[in-house]
Amino acid sequence: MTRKVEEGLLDEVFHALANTTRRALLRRLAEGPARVTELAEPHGMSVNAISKHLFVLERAGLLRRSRKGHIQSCLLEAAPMATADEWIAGYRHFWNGKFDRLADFMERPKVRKE
Amino acid sequence: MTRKVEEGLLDEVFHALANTTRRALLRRLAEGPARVTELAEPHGMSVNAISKHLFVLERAGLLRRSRKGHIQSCLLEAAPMATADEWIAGYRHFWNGKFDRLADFMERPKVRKE
DNA sequence: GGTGTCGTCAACCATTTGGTTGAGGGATTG
DNA sequence: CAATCCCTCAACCAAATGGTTGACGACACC
Repeated sequence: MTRKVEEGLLDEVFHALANTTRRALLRRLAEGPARVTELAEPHGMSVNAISKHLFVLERAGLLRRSRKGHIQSCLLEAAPMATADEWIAGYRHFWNGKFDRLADFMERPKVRKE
Repeated sequence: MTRKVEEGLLDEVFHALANTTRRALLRRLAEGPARVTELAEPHGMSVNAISKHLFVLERAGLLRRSRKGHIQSCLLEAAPMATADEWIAGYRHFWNGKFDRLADFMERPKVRKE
């Protein structure tokens, strides 16, 4: 149903998160809204490069830009992360000690027993 | 500290997850180990393409291959997802209704109050 | 030993990514 | 009006992605 859409969103969100600079931008935005030049400063990059990163975040729905004159205020929109979070949640039992289903696999005939 | 390493891992893990085919592979592997050709079947792709995807997953530490003769058994290694999960957890309060820290931000002197 | 199956390696290709520089548009301010 | 600041658009570039095909190596089986 919404599978197609969700998959697309997951692609965008995970891709947006798959970059150190973009994660740093999000961390900064978590402390409050900021302008583009302001966001660019800490990174040794051109404002232009940051603007592109912001576009990626925006495409994933993680960023909202509100223009006030020529000043651009960017603010965090964390909602799409919930989708990513839910996806990962489906695998949480694999690493948090409760290996219920994994234990089930262990009983299966192995391809290799080594 | 381990920041650099973690960032690199997060890059790899999020990137690995940022693809519908790869997520489908993980979902399949969550049901138990599988061979490469077996994994390739559902997707209308060459075994070669799947092999590449598996390499990406492997690079992120999400997959372990155990070779038994020429038969390759791939199995899920979910641990690195925990790192991704922890990262996202830092933003969970933004969407789950408890805006504790966000409320804190609200009190800060804003750059622009608009 | 020959044949077939499984999987990777290597080359190739189109597209995307992540960065640069330079030009320019739109507000604000002098 | 002119100058300046903020940001985007456009072109360009190197490298990575996501796919293909073809050849090959290693086992398994007859």
